[in-house]
Amino acid sequence: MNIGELAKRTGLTNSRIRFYESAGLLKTVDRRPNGYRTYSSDAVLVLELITTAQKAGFTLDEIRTLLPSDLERWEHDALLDALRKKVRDIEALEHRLAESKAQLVGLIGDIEAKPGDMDCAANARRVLSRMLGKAVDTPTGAVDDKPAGKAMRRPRARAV
Amino acid sequence: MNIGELAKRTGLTNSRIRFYESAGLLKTVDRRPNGYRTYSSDAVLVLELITTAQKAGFTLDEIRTLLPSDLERWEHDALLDALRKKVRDIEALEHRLAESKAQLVGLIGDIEAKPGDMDCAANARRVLSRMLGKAVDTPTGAVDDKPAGKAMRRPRARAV
DNA sequence: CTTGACCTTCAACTTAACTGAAACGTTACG
DNA sequence: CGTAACGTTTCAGTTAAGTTGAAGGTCAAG
Repeated sequence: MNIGELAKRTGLTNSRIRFYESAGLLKTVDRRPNGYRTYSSDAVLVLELITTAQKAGFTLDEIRTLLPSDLERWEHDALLDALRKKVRDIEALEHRLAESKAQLVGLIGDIEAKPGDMDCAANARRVLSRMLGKAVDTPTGAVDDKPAGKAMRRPRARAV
Repeated sequence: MNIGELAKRTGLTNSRIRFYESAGLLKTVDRRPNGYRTYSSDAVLVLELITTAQKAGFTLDEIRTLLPSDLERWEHDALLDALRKKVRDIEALEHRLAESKAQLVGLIGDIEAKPGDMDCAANARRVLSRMLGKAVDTPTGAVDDKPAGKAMRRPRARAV
C-alpha cells in the first residue's frame, strides 16, 4: 500500500509517517521503482503500537529502542524492564501531582479563610508568607538593600 | 540590588531573571543611570512566587495573567478560579495516569502469563492483539486455531 | 592603566514531536 | 494533452522555558 492508504488506515498524517521512518521507528518500508514508499499491513500494526506506547507515556526514543525489527521477536527482558520502569515513573509523577494538589487545596483554603476583620492587603501577606514558608516584609517601611553581611541562610523552599 | 545579588538570593540565574522580565512576569525593575537593573526586595518574593507556581503546574503564561503588579492587590476571584481549575487539571491528569498505569500493569501481566507450551512468536501475537484490542494477522500462512483463544475477552484497552 | 568582576543587548541554540510549504516527479482520467 | 490527485525531498517553523555566547559598557582595586 502507498503512504496515503497507510495514513488513512492509521489515522496519522503522511508527514507523521515519514517522520517516524526518518526517526528510525518504522523500518518496514520498501520503495517501488518510481520512488514511492510501499508498506505491508504490518506497518499498520507498528504505527498503532507507536501511538499506543506514546499514550502510555513512552517517548519516541524509548519506543525506538524497544521496537523489534520483527514484530514477533521482542527483546522480552528489556521490554519488561522498560514497562516496569515506566510504571515506577508514573507512580513518581502521581506522587508529585498529589503533593501539588495538596498544596493548591491548602492554598485555596487559606485564601478563603480570611478573617472577617482582616483587609485584603493583610490577607495577601498572610497567604503569601504561608505559601512561601517564610516571613514576608510588611511593605510600609523603607527598603534596605545594604549587603551588610553574607551568610544569612534561610530554609530552602519546599520542592513540590 | 543588582541582578547578581537578586540571582544569589533566589537561586535563579541572571539570564532567567532577565527572561522573566522580558516575558512580562517581573515588572518591578528600575534602571540606574549606567543602565544596570536595580531591584527592591519585593523582586525576591515575586521570583519565589513564580517558581512556586511553576512547581504547582502553572505555565508562565498563566502566572503572568494572575500575578498582580502590586503584591498586595490580587485579583481575588480570578486567582481562586485559576487555582480551582488547576486542581481539576491535576485530577484529570491523575485519572489519565491511573489508566496508563493500569494498562501497563495489565500488559506486564499479559506478557508474563505466557502459557508454558506457547512459543515466543505466538505469545507476541497474543499480547499484541490484546494490547491493540483487535485481531492481529498471523504471518506466513500459519493459522492460529487454538480453539479457546478468545475466551477471556477483557475489556478493551481505553485510549489514554 | 590594566585586570577582573560585573553589567548590557541580541541572536541563536536547545528538546520533542511533529507540521507545512516549496518545488518537483508520477499516475489516472477524460 | 491537460489537470487533478497522488507521491517525493528538503527545509523551515512551531511551543516552552529557558541557556549560551558574542561583543561590548561600567566599575573598583592595585
